[in-house]
Amino acid sequence: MTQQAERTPAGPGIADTRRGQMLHAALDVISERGFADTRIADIAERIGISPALVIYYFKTKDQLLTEAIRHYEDSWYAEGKRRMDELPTAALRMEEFVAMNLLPDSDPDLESNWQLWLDFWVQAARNPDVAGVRRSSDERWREVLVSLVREGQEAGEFISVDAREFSIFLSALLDGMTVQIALDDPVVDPVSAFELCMRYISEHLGFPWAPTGRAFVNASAAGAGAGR
Amino acid sequence: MTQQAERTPAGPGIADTRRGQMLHAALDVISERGFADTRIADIAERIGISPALVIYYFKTKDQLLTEAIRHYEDSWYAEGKRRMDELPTAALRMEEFVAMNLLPDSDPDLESNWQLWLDFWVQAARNPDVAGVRRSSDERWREVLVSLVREGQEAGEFISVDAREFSIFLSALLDGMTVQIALDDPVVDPVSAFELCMRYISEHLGFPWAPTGRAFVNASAAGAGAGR
DNA sequence: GAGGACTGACTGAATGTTCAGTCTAAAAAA
DNA sequence: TTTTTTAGACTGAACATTCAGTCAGTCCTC
Repeated sequence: MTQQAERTPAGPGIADTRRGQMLHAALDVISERGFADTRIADIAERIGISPALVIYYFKTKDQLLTEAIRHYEDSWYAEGKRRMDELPTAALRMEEFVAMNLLPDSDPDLESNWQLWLDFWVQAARNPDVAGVRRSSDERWREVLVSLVREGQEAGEFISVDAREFSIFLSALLDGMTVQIALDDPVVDPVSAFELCMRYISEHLGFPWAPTGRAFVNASAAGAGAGR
Repeated sequence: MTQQAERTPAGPGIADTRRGQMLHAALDVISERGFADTRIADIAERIGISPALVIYYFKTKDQLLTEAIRHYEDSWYAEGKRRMDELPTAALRMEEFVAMNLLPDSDPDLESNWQLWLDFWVQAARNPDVAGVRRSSDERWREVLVSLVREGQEAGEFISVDAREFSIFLSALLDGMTVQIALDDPVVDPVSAFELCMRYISEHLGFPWAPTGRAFVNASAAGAGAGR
Protein backbone atom coordinates (compact mmCIF):
# COMPACT_ATOMS: atom_id res chain seq x y z
CA MET A 1 0.00 0.00 0.00
CA THR A 2 1.41 3.33 -0.93
CA GLN A 3 -1.77 5.03 0.19
CA GLN A 4 -0.08 6.00 3.42
CA ALA A 5 0.96 9.41 2.18
CA GLU A 6 -2.28 10.73 0.75
CA ARG A 7 -4.49 8.83 3.11
CA THR A 8 -4.33 11.68 5.57
CA PRO A 9 -4.95 15.03 3.91
CA ALA A 10 -2.19 16.96 5.57
CA GLY A 11 -2.46 20.47 4.25
CA PRO A 12 -1.02 22.63 6.97
CA GLY A 13 -4.00 24.78 7.78
CA ILE A 14 -7.42 23.45 7.13
CA ALA A 15 -6.73 19.77 7.31
CA ASP A 16 -5.18 19.90 10.75
CA THR A 17 -7.89 22.16 12.04
CA ARG A 18 -10.51 19.76 10.82
CA ARG A 19 -8.84 16.78 12.37
CA GLY A 20 -8.63 18.60 15.66
CA GLN A 21 -12.24 19.64 15.43
CA MET A 22 -13.29 16.11 14.79
CA LEU A 23 -11.27 14.62 17.61
CA HIS A 24 -12.67 17.20 19.96
CA ALA A 25 -16.21 16.69 18.79
CA ALA A 26 -15.77 12.95 19.07
CA LEU A 27 -14.79 13.27 22.72
CA ASP A 28 -17.77 15.50 23.37
CA VAL A 29 -20.13 13.01 21.85
CA ILE A 30 -18.54 10.08 23.66
CA SER A 31 -18.98 11.97 26.92
CA GLU A 32 -22.60 12.61 26.25
CA ARG A 33 -23.84 9.46 24.58
CA GLY A 34 -21.21 6.95 25.61
CA PHE A 35 -18.71 5.31 23.34
CA ALA A 36 -21.00 2.59 22.08
CA ASP A 37 -23.74 4.99 21.09
CA THR A 38 -21.51 7.47 19.34
CA ARG A 39 -22.33 7.77 15.64
CA ILE A 40 -20.33 9.58 13.04
CA ALA A 41 -23.48 11.47 12.18
CA ASP A 42 -23.41 12.98 15.68
CA ILE A 43 -19.85 14.08 15.32
CA ALA A 44 -20.45 15.54 11.88
CA GLU A 45 -23.56 17.34 13.01
CA ARG A 46 -21.76 18.95 15.91
CA ILE A 47 -19.25 20.52 13.56
CA GLY A 48 -21.80 21.23 10.89
CA ILE A 49 -20.34 19.05 8.18
CA SER A 50 -21.43 15.97 6.35
CA PRO A 51 -20.72 12.51 7.75
CA ALA A 52 -18.84 11.74 4.59
CA LEU A 53 -16.20 14.27 5.50
CA VAL A 54 -15.47 12.47 8.71
CA ILE A 55 -14.68 9.33 6.76
CA TYR A 56 -12.68 11.45 4.36
CA TYR A 57 -10.31 12.35 7.18
CA PHE A 58 -10.39 9.15 9.19
CA LYS A 59 -10.76 6.13 7.02
CA THR A 60 -13.10 4.45 9.47
CA LYS A 61 -15.15 5.25 12.49
CA ASP A 62 -12.99 3.02 14.56
CA GLN A 63 -9.88 4.91 13.57
CA LEU A 64 -11.42 8.20 14.55
CA LEU A 65 -12.53 7.01 17.94
CA THR A 66 -9.30 5.25 18.70
CA GLU A 67 -7.37 8.34 17.81
CA ALA A 68 -9.67 10.47 19.92
CA ILE A 69 -8.87 8.33 22.92
CA ARG A 70 -5.17 8.56 22.25
CA HIS A 71 -5.45 12.29 21.83
CA TYR A 72 -7.30 12.74 25.09
CA GLU A 73 -4.97 10.57 27.05
CA ASP A 74 -1.92 12.32 25.63
CA SER A 75 -3.11 15.82 26.33
CA TRP A 76 -4.17 14.82 29.80
CA TYR A 77 -0.73 13.53 30.48
CA ALA A 78 0.98 16.55 28.96
CA GLU A 79 -1.14 18.97 30.92
CA GLY A 80 -0.54 17.02 34.10
CA LYS A 81 3.17 17.04 33.62
CA ARG A 82 3.13 20.75 32.85
CA ARG A 83 1.26 21.56 36.02
CA MET A 84 3.45 19.40 38.13
CA ASP A 85 6.58 21.04 36.84
CA GLU A 86 5.32 24.38 38.01
CA LEU A 87 4.89 23.38 41.62
CA PRO A 88 7.78 23.88 44.03
CA THR A 89 7.37 21.08 46.55
CA ALA A 90 6.74 17.39 46.20
CA ALA A 91 3.82 17.66 48.59
CA LEU A 92 2.10 20.20 46.37
CA ARG A 93 2.81 18.14 43.31
CA MET A 94 1.30 15.13 44.97
CA GLU A 95 -1.77 17.11 45.83
CA GLU A 96 -2.13 18.30 42.26
CA PHE A 97 -1.72 14.76 41.05
CA VAL A 98 -4.57 13.55 43.17
CA ALA A 99 -6.69 16.57 42.35
CA MET A 100 -6.31 15.97 38.63
CA ASN A 101 -7.65 12.50 39.09
CA LEU A 102 -10.53 13.25 41.37
CA LEU A 103 -11.59 16.87 41.32
CA PRO A 104 -13.49 18.54 38.52
CA ASP A 105 -11.11 20.67 36.54
CA SER A 106 -11.45 24.31 35.71
CA ASP A 107 -9.79 23.74 32.35
CA PRO A 108 -12.69 22.94 30.03
CA ASP A 109 -10.38 21.26 27.53
CA LEU A 110 -9.53 18.58 30.02
CA GLU A 111 -13.21 18.21 30.70
CA SER A 112 -12.75 15.83 33.60
CA ASN A 113 -15.44 13.52 32.50
CA TRP A 114 -14.95 10.44 34.55
CA GLN A 115 -17.34 8.34 32.55
CA LEU A 116 -14.99 8.83 29.67
CA TRP A 117 -12.41 6.80 31.53
CA LEU A 118 -14.80 3.93 32.01
CA ASP A 119 -15.46 3.89 28.30
CA PHE A 120 -11.76 4.00 27.57
CA TRP A 121 -11.14 1.06 29.81
CA VAL A 122 -13.77 -0.98 28.10
CA GLN A 123 -12.23 -0.18 24.76
CA ALA A 124 -8.79 -1.03 26.05
CA ALA A 125 -10.12 -4.39 27.12
CA ARG A 126 -10.94 -5.40 23.54
CA ASN A 127 -9.01 -3.18 21.20
CA PRO A 128 -5.29 -3.93 21.22
CA ASP A 129 -4.48 -0.51 19.86
CA VAL A 130 -6.30 1.26 22.68
CA ALA A 131 -4.82 -1.23 25.11
CA GLY A 132 -1.37 -0.13 24.09
CA VAL A 133 -2.20 3.52 24.55
CA ARG A 134 -3.61 2.92 27.96
CA ARG A 135 -0.78 0.70 29.07
CA SER A 136 1.94 3.15 28.20
CA SER A 137 -0.01 6.07 29.55
CA ASP A 138 -0.50 4.24 32.80
CA GLU A 139 3.12 3.35 33.02
CA ARG A 140 4.18 6.93 32.34
CA TRP A 141 1.95 8.12 35.15
CA ARG A 142 3.34 5.60 37.56
CA GLU A 143 6.82 6.74 36.62
CA VAL A 144 5.80 10.28 37.37
CA LEU A 145 4.59 9.13 40.75
CA VAL A 146 7.73 7.20 41.46
CA SER A 147 10.03 10.11 40.78
CA LEU A 148 7.69 12.41 42.61
CA VAL A 149 7.97 10.27 45.70
CA ARG A 150 11.75 9.90 45.37
CA GLU A 151 12.19 13.63 44.98
CA GLY A 152 10.08 14.17 48.05
CA GLN A 153 12.18 11.70 49.96
CA GLU A 154 15.44 13.26 48.86
CA ALA A 155 14.14 16.67 49.81
CA GLY A 156 13.24 15.33 53.22
CA GLU A 157 9.54 15.97 52.70
CA PHE A 158 8.52 12.33 52.66
CA ILE A 159 9.60 9.41 54.77
CA SER A 160 11.06 6.29 53.29
CA VAL A 161 8.65 3.90 51.58
CA ASP A 162 8.96 1.74 48.51
CA ALA A 163 8.18 4.25 45.78
CA ARG A 164 7.36 1.70 43.13
CA GLU A 165 4.94 -0.20 45.31
CA PHE A 166 3.40 3.02 46.49
CA SER A 167 2.80 4.15 42.92
CA ILE A 168 0.99 0.94 42.08
CA PHE A 169 -1.11 1.17 45.18
CA LEU A 170 -2.01 4.80 44.71
CA SER A 171 -2.83 4.61 41.05
CA ALA A 172 -5.15 1.70 41.72
CA LEU A 173 -6.76 3.60 44.55
CA LEU A 174 -7.33 6.61 42.34
CA ASP A 175 -8.79 4.49 39.56
CA GLY A 176 -11.15 2.95 42.06
CA MET A 177 -12.25 6.33 43.31
CA THR A 178 -12.74 7.38 39.70
CA VAL A 179 -15.16 4.52 39.26
CA GLN A 180 -17.21 5.55 42.26
CA ILE A 181 -17.26 9.17 41.22
CA ALA A 182 -18.09 8.37 37.63
CA LEU A 183 -21.02 6.29 38.80
CA ASP A 184 -22.13 9.05 41.07
CA ASP A 185 -21.89 6.92 44.15
CA PRO A 186 -23.92 8.50 46.92
CA VAL A 187 -21.15 8.19 49.51
CA VAL A 188 -18.10 8.95 47.37
CA ASP A 189 -18.25 12.43 45.94
CA PRO A 190 -15.15 14.06 44.45
CA VAL A 191 -14.34 16.21 47.44
CA SER A 192 -14.53 13.51 50.05
CA ALA A 193 -12.65 11.08 47.82
CA PHE A 194 -9.95 13.69 47.40
CA GLU A 195 -9.66 14.26 51.11
CA LEU A 196 -9.73 10.60 51.93
CA CYS A 197 -6.89 9.94 49.52
CA MET A 198 -4.85 12.91 50.65
CA ARG A 199 -5.21 11.91 54.23
CA TYR A 200 -3.96 8.45 53.47
CA ILE A 201 -1.06 9.73 51.40
CA SER A 202 0.09 12.33 53.87
CA GLU A 203 0.02 9.83 56.68
CA HIS A 204 1.75 7.19 54.67
CA LEU A 205 4.45 9.49 53.35
CA GLY A 206 4.68 11.39 56.58
CA PHE A 207 4.06 14.95 55.56
CA PRO A 208 1.58 17.41 57.02
CA TRP A 209 -1.59 17.99 55.10
CA ALA A 210 -4.90 19.54 55.96
CA PRO A 211 -7.91 20.17 53.74
CA THR A 212 -7.65 23.65 52.29
CA GLY A 213 -10.14 25.46 50.17
CA ARG A 214 -8.63 23.81 47.11
CA ALA A 215 -11.19 21.12 46.83
CA PHE A 216 -14.01 23.60 46.96
CA VAL A 217 -12.36 26.03 44.62
CA ASN A 218 -11.89 23.34 42.03
CA ALA A 219 -15.25 21.85 42.63
CA SER A 220 -17.14 25.06 42.21
CA ALA A 221 -14.95 26.35 39.40
CA ALA A 222 -15.97 23.42 37.28
CA GLY A 223 -19.21 22.82 39.07
CA ALA A 224 -21.28 24.49 36.43
CA GLY A 225 -19.91 22.40 33.61
CA ALA A 226 -19.47 19.13 35.41
CA GLY A 227 -21.95 16.49 36.25
CA ARG A 228 -23.79 16.52 33.02
CA MET B 1 -48.83 -1.08 31.82
CA THR B 2 -50.43 -4.28 32.98
CA GLN B 3 -48.16 -6.37 30.78
CA GLN B 4 -46.10 -7.18 33.82
CA ALA B 5 -47.88 -10.44 34.55
CA GLU B 6 -47.80 -12.24 31.22
CA ARG B 7 -44.62 -10.65 30.06
CA THR B 8 -42.66 -13.40 31.70
CA PRO B 9 -43.75 -16.92 30.77
CA ALA B 10 -43.43 -18.49 34.14
CA GLY B 11 -44.21 -22.13 33.74
CA PRO B 12 -42.51 -23.89 36.61
CA GLY B 13 -40.11 -26.21 34.86
CA ILE B 14 -39.04 -25.41 31.37
CA ALA B 15 -39.60 -21.70 31.45
CA ASP B 16 -37.36 -21.11 34.43
CA THR B 17 -34.70 -23.34 33.02
CA ARG B 18 -34.77 -21.42 29.78
CA ARG B 19 -34.52 -18.10 31.51
CA GLY B 20 -31.57 -19.30 33.49
CA GLN B 21 -29.93 -20.68 30.39
CA MET B 22 -30.37 -17.40 28.63
CA LEU B 23 -29.04 -15.29 31.46
CA HIS B 24 -26.07 -17.56 31.72
CA ALA B 25 -25.43 -17.55 28.00
CA ALA B 26 -25.80 -13.79 27.95
CA LEU B 27 -23.05 -13.43 30.53
CA ASP B 28 -20.82 -15.76 28.55
CA VAL B 29 -21.29 -13.76 25.41
CA ILE B 30 -20.78 -10.45 27.17
CA SER B 31 -17.54 -11.81 28.59
CA GLU B 32 -16.32 -12.83 25.21
CA ARG B 33 -17.50 -10.13 22.87
CA GLY B 34 -18.13 -7.27 25.25
CA PHE B 35 -21.49 -5.84 26.16
CA ALA B 36 -21.77 -3.55 23.17
CA ASP B 37 -21.11 -6.30 20.67
CA THR B 38 -23.43 -8.83 22.21
CA ARG B 39 -26.24 -9.81 19.88
CA ILE B 40 -29.34 -11.78 20.52
CA ALA B 41 -28.30 -14.18 17.82
CA ASP B 42 -25.11 -15.03 19.73
CA ILE B 43 -27.01 -15.88 22.84
CA ALA B 44 -29.54 -17.96 20.97
CA GLU B 45 -26.88 -19.79 19.05
CA ARG B 46 -25.02 -20.70 22.21
CA ILE B 47 -28.09 -22.46 23.57
CA GLY B 48 -29.09 -23.84 20.22
CA ILE B 49 -32.38 -22.05 19.92
CA SER B 50 -33.80 -19.44 17.63
CA PRO B 51 -33.32 -15.76 18.34
CA ALA B 52 -37.06 -15.36 18.39
CA LEU B 53 -37.26 -17.44 21.52
CA VAL B 54 -35.02 -15.07 23.37
CA ILE B 55 -37.43 -12.26 22.63
CA TYR B 56 -40.25 -14.57 23.61
CA TYR B 57 -38.83 -14.75 27.13
CA PHE B 58 -37.38 -11.30 27.47
CA LYS B 59 -39.40 -8.69 25.68
CA THR B 60 -36.34 -6.78 24.57
CA LYS B 61 -32.63 -7.24 24.30
CA ASP B 62 -32.11 -4.52 26.81
CA GLN B 63 -34.25 -6.29 29.36
CA LEU B 64 -32.32 -9.50 28.96
CA LEU B 65 -28.95 -7.86 29.35
CA THR B 66 -30.00 -5.72 32.26
CA GLU B 67 -31.39 -8.74 34.00
CA ALA B 68 -28.24 -10.68 33.26
CA ILE B 69 -26.22 -8.04 35.03
CA ARG B 70 -28.54 -8.05 37.99
CA HIS B 71 -28.43 -11.81 38.11
CA TYR B 72 -24.66 -11.90 38.08
CA GLU B 73 -24.29 -9.25 40.69
CA ASP B 74 -26.83 -10.93 42.94
CA SER B 75 -25.31 -14.37 42.75
CA TRP B 76 -21.88 -12.95 43.30
CA TYR B 77 -23.08 -11.28 46.44
CA ALA B 78 -24.95 -14.33 47.65
CA GLU B 79 -22.00 -16.60 47.07
CA GLY B 80 -19.70 -14.16 48.79
CA LYS B 81 -21.90 -13.92 51.80
CA ARG B 82 -22.23 -17.69 51.95
CA ARG B 83 -18.49 -18.18 51.93
CA MET B 84 -17.91 -15.53 54.49
CA ASP B 85 -20.39 -17.06 56.88
CA GLU B 86 -18.44 -20.28 56.82
CA LEU B 87 -15.19 -18.78 57.98
CA PRO B 88 -14.42 -18.64 61.68
CA THR B 89 -12.29 -15.54 62.06
CA ALA B 90 -12.64 -12.00 60.80
CA ALA B 91 -9.13 -12.15 59.38
CA LEU B 92 -10.00 -15.15 57.26
CA ARG B 93 -13.21 -13.52 56.13
CA MET B 94 -11.29 -10.45 55.13
CA GLU B 95 -8.90 -12.53 53.13
CA GLU B 96 -11.74 -14.27 51.37
CA PHE B 97 -13.31 -10.95 50.61
CA VAL B 98 -10.20 -9.68 48.92
CA ALA B 99 -9.62 -12.97 47.15
CA MET B 100 -13.09 -12.92 45.69
CA ASN B 101 -12.35 -9.55 44.19
CA LEU B 102 -8.92 -10.21 42.84
CA LEU B 103 -8.13 -13.87 42.46
CA PRO B 104 -9.52 -16.13 39.76
CA ASP B 105 -12.18 -18.30 41.26
CA SER B 106 -12.41 -22.03 41.16
CA ASP B 107 -16.19 -21.85 40.94
CA PRO B 108 -16.87 -21.66 37.20
CA ASP B 109 -20.30 -20.20 37.81
CA LEU B 110 -18.80 -17.11 39.28
CA GLU B 111 -16.47 -16.99 36.33
CA SER B 112 -14.42 -14.12 37.70
CA ASN B 113 -14.28 -12.26 34.49
CA TRP B 114 -13.00 -8.86 35.39
CA GLN B 115 -13.80 -7.31 32.07
CA LEU B 116 -17.40 -8.02 32.87
CA TRP B 117 -17.19 -5.50 35.67
CA LEU B 118 -15.89 -2.82 33.36
CA ASP B 119 -18.81 -3.39 31.06
CA PHE B 120 -21.21 -3.31 33.99
CA TRP B 121 -19.83 -0.01 35.12
CA VAL B 122 -20.23 1.52 31.71
CA GLN B 123 -23.83 0.35 31.63
CA ALA B 124 -24.44 1.70 35.10
CA ALA B 125 -23.17 5.05 33.94
CA ARG B 126 -25.99 5.42 31.40
CA ASN B 127 -28.75 3.03 32.34
CA PRO B 128 -30.60 4.09 35.49
CA ASP B 129 -31.84 0.59 36.09
CA VAL B 130 -28.36 -0.86 36.08
CA ALA B 131 -27.17 2.09 38.10
CA GLY B 132 -29.63 1.15 40.80
CA VAL B 133 -28.49 -2.44 40.85
CA ARG B 134 -24.89 -1.45 41.10
CA ARG B 135 -25.48 1.15 43.77
CA SER B 136 -27.32 -1.16 46.08
CA SER B 137 -24.94 -3.99 45.44
CA ASP B 138 -22.02 -1.74 46.25
CA GLU B 139 -23.68 -0.52 49.39
CA ARG B 140 -24.43 -4.04 50.53
CA TRP B 141 -20.81 -4.98 50.07
CA ARG B 142 -19.61 -2.02 52.02
CA GLU B 143 -21.99 -2.98 54.78
CA VAL B 144 -20.53 -6.44 54.80
CA LEU B 145 -17.11 -4.89 55.12
CA VAL B 146 -18.18 -2.60 57.90
CA SER B 147 -19.60 -5.35 60.02
CA LEU B 148 -16.68 -7.56 59.20
CA VAL B 149 -14.32 -4.93 60.54
CA ARG B 150 -16.44 -4.30 63.61
CA GLU B 151 -16.66 -7.98 64.38
CA GLY B 152 -12.93 -8.23 64.08
CA GLN B 153 -12.50 -5.34 66.42
CA GLU B 154 -14.89 -6.75 68.96
CA ALA B 155 -13.13 -10.05 68.80
CA GLY B 156 -9.85 -8.32 69.42
CA GLU B 157 -8.47 -9.36 66.04
CA PHE B 158 -8.34 -5.86 64.56
CA ILE B 159 -7.29 -2.59 66.05
CA SER B 160 -9.56 0.39 66.18
CA VAL B 161 -10.10 2.26 62.92
CA ASP B 162 -13.14 3.97 61.42
CA ALA B 163 -14.89 1.00 59.85
CA ARG B 164 -17.04 3.04 57.53
CA GLU B 165 -14.17 5.01 56.13
CA PHE B 166 -12.09 1.90 55.82
CA SER B 167 -14.81 0.19 53.82
CA ILE B 168 -14.96 3.07 51.36
CA PHE B 169 -11.23 3.11 51.02
CA LEU B 170 -10.87 -0.60 50.55
CA SER B 171 -13.68 -1.03 48.10
CA ALA B 172 -12.24 1.72 45.94
CA LEU B 173 -8.83 0.13 46.15
CA LEU B 174 -10.21 -3.23 45.08
CA ASP B 175 -12.13 -1.69 42.19
CA GLY B 176 -8.96 0.00 41.06
CA MET B 177 -7.03 -3.25 41.19
CA THR B 178 -9.84 -4.87 39.25
CA VAL B 179 -9.33 -2.34 36.50
CA GLN B 180 -5.62 -3.08 36.27
CA ILE B 181 -6.20 -6.80 36.28
CA ALA B 182 -9.00 -6.63 33.77
CA LEU B 183 -6.77 -4.67 31.44
CA ASP B 184 -4.00 -7.16 31.95
CA ASP B 185 -1.62 -4.56 33.27
CA PRO B 186 1.91 -5.89 33.03
CA VAL B 187 2.80 -4.94 36.60
CA VAL B 188 -0.45 -5.74 38.39
CA ASP B 189 -1.30 -9.40 38.12
CA PRO B 190 -3.94 -10.95 40.37
CA VAL B 191 -1.54 -12.52 42.81
CA SER B 192 0.58 -9.49 43.44
CA ALA B 193 -2.48 -7.27 43.67
CA PHE B 194 -3.91 -9.66 46.22
CA GLU B 195 -0.77 -9.63 48.28
CA LEU B 196 -0.34 -5.91 48.06
CA CYS B 197 -3.87 -5.37 49.32
CA MET B 198 -3.61 -7.94 52.06
CA ARG B 199 -0.38 -6.46 53.27
CA TYR B 200 -1.98 -3.04 53.47
CA ILE B 201 -5.06 -4.35 55.24
CA SER B 202 -3.22 -6.44 57.78
CA GLU B 203 -0.96 -3.56 58.65
CA HIS B 204 -3.80 -1.12 58.82
CA LEU B 205 -6.03 -3.34 60.91
CA GLY B 206 -3.15 -4.70 62.90
CA PHE B 207 -3.42 -8.41 62.43
CA PRO B 208 -0.77 -10.83 61.31
CA TRP B 209 -0.84 -11.98 57.75
CA ALA B 210 1.64 -13.67 55.50
CA PRO B 211 1.22 -14.92 51.95
CA THR B 212 0.16 -18.53 52.04
CA GLY B 213 -0.34 -20.88 49.17
CA ARG B 214 -3.88 -19.56 48.81
CA ALA B 215 -3.16 -17.21 46.01
CA PHE B 216 -1.50 -19.93 44.01
CA VAL B 217 -4.09 -22.50 44.79
CA ASN B 218 -6.84 -20.23 43.56
CA ALA B 219 -4.85 -19.04 40.63
CA SER B 220 -4.04 -22.49 39.36
CA ALA B 221 -7.44 -23.93 40.24
CA ALA B 222 -9.09 -21.48 37.91
CA GLY B 223 -6.11 -21.14 35.66
CA ALA B 224 -7.33 -23.78 33.27
CA GLY B 225 -10.77 -22.30 32.85
CA ALA B 226 -9.88 -18.64 32.98
CA GLY B 227 -8.56 -16.43 30.31
CA ARG B 228 -9.30 -18.65 27.39
C1' DG C 1 -57.58 -30.24 21.26
C1' DA C 2 -55.89 -26.52 23.84
C1' DG C 3 -52.17 -23.97 25.24
C1' DG C 4 -47.63 -22.98 25.70
C1' DA C 5 -42.89 -23.57 23.63
C1' DC C 6 -40.74 -22.77 19.72
C1' DT C 7 -39.13 -21.49 14.86
C1' DG C 8 -38.23 -19.72 9.98
C1' DA C 9 -38.85 -16.19 7.28
C1' DC C 10 -39.43 -11.69 7.17
C1' DT C 11 -39.35 -6.44 7.95
C1' DG C 12 -37.95 -1.94 9.24
C1' DA C 13 -34.81 1.05 10.86
C1' DA C 14 -30.37 2.55 11.76
C1' DT C 15 -25.97 3.68 10.19
C1' DG C 16 -21.10 3.06 8.35
C1' DT C 17 -19.16 3.65 3.97
C1' DT C 18 -18.92 4.66 -1.10
C1' DC C 19 -19.10 7.49 -5.02
C1' DA C 20 -19.79 10.76 -8.53
C1' DG C 21 -19.56 15.01 -8.81
C1' DT C 22 -19.44 20.35 -7.07
C1' DC C 23 -17.07 24.23 -5.36
C1' DT C 24 -13.01 27.13 -4.40
C1' DA C 25 -8.67 28.85 -4.66
C1' DA C 26 -4.29 28.67 -6.14
C1' DA C 27 -0.93 27.36 -9.78
C1' DA C 28 0.13 27.15 -14.75
C1' DA C 29 -0.44 28.51 -19.23
C1' DA C 30 -2.01 31.77 -22.58
C1' DT D 1 -3.75 40.11 -17.16
C1' DT D 2 -6.87 36.68 -18.43
C1' DT D 3 -7.90 31.98 -19.06
C1' DT D 4 -7.29 27.18 -18.07
C1' DT D 5 -5.98 23.41 -15.23
C1' DT D 6 -5.40 21.08 -11.10
C1' DA D 7 -6.12 19.45 -6.57
C1' DG D 8 -8.02 19.16 -2.42
C1' DA D 9 -12.15 20.00 0.58
C1' DC D 10 -16.55 18.83 0.71
C1' DT D 11 -21.45 16.98 -0.06
C1' DG D 12 -26.00 14.48 -1.33
C1' DA D 13 -27.66 10.52 -2.45
C1' DA D 14 -27.36 6.04 -2.66
C1' DC D 15 -25.63 1.37 -1.03
C1' DA D 16 -24.91 -2.47 1.88
C1' DT D 17 -25.16 -4.59 5.99
C1' DT D 18 -26.45 -5.69 10.37
C1' DC D 19 -29.89 -6.70 13.76
C1' DA D 20 -33.78 -6.20 16.97
C1' DG D 21 -38.16 -7.34 16.86
C1' DT D 22 -42.70 -9.38 14.43
C1' DC D 23 -45.72 -12.86 12.85
C1' DA D 24 -47.99 -16.80 11.26
C1' DG D 25 -47.89 -21.06 11.96
C1' DT D 26 -45.87 -25.87 13.69
C1' DC D 27 -44.87 -29.14 17.28
C1' DC D 28 -45.32 -31.20 21.61
C1' DT D 29 -47.45 -32.36 25.86
C1' DC D 30 -50.96 -32.71 29.11
